[in-house]
Amino acid sequence: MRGWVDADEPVLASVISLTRELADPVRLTALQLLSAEGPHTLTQLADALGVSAPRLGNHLARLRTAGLVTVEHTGRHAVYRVASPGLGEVLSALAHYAHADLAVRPGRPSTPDDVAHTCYDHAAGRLGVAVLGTLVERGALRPPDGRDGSLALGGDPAAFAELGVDLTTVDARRRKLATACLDRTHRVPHLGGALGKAVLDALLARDLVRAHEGTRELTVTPKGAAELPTLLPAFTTP
Amino acid sequence: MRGWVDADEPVLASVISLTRELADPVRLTALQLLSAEGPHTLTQLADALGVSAPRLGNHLARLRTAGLVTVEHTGRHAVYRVASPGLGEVLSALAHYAHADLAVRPGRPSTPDDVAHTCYDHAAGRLGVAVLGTLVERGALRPPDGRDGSLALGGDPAAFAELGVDLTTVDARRRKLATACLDRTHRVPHLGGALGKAVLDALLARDLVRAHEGTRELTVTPKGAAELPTLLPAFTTP
DNA sequence: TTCACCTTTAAGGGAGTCGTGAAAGGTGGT
DNA sequence: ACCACCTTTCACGACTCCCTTAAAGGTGAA
Repeated sequence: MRGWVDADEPVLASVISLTRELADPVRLTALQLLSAEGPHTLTQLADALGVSAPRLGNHLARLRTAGLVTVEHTGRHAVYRVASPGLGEVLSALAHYAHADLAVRPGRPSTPDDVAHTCYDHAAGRLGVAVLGTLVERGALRPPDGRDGSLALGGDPAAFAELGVDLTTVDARRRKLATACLDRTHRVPHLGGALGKAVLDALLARDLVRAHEGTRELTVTPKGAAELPTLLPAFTTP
Repeated sequence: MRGWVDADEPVLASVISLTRELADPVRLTALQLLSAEGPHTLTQLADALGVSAPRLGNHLARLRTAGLVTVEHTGRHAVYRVASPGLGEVLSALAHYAHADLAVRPGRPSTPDDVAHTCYDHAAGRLGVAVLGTLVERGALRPPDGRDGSLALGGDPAAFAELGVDLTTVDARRRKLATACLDRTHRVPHLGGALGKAVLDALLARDLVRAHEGTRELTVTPKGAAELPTLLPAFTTP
């Protein structure tokens, strides 16, 4: 009987290969962006990540041979996509563990605006992540799968009504209805697009959170502290 | 605004640290065993993995400084444990992705006895993994958390009855009632102990699977192929 | 105390990885 | 045809990681 540590075990070798690909800041962040926000061109990714094109290109070549991303050449652009939608679950499991670990370990405590802040006109931070998580959990939105930056509506829109959002009044003509937006601090997608704005407006109108002039920070009101945990089960305030 | 690739981002740094610790066969398998089957002594682990003690010790030292395992010295033994139960979800997410990836990629097809075989007196392979997965999903068993090798019963025993197991007749005096047993091929725990035997006996009695002399292989009968997918939603036959 | 055992640490060499810089295909527009 | 641009590859130096070997703490039993 072979031992447990055997490079010929297919599943073990596959997991090791996967973790080695994920164990680099550039590759990991590239995959997080592709998985959450959909396809990107090489230069789009390089600009977003803030790294040089050759540096990213080397990493993308690795990811391509590892089978984690696919590339499609159109003209002089190379469009990269995650090869499998299932990668999102791995990435969120890693981010979730890391986040819980940071809260426990005496490392760095979460920054103040970690709780909630605005990202353009929608909510980011733990609040924004909890919004998307709850809507997906409740079946109101389909989870991001890396095929597209826009999120599709799910079968059960009840969760929107509970958040105070009337879907019929959301104007989706001038911008996408719902987009996944990778949260910079949590490394997990939050809700953007017209729906993201509508949800934040509803939370502000019900005085659950409050915005402040000149800053992107959002503070949770006492009313919000009482109601948000039941409204957004994923929004736990440790 | 800092770029996305920034080693000062706490969550990014934490994920990278985690993936680097997981990106080694010895460390990964050690964590899988500790997470699924509970605490182990260093030599227990070294024997199970088939590696030398110093080799494992160096890796455990890394895992300790990374905060992934804890050690408790009792006498001349060092008992290692996973530091956080949440690690199991990361490990199963990785194994799940790797398994699905192997099925798609033209790598190696799953070995025949990958479907189902016996591990001592209980079922292993995809069948055994699906049994534990379904029982945990249904609330009949609590998921393994690395604190102990034995599994605790959950609140809803209905799933046992559906599998044809009468809990009152399971003899848990001579051995542990339920244990998590890391599946060698799938790298995910399956159900062992007296309950594992009882479930396999029930499946055999109902002629859903069939055992064969002289081999550990289990074959799914036509009746099993019809009923098992509804009985065990996780047991998909690709 | 002495011995056997378990555990941990450390040094050294070999292998692998990463970033930079330069340069080479290709494509579309002028 | 020429140029600007996007993409990809490659080589080199610096760095990290990993296994082996050896040896050093500590503990419990005789």
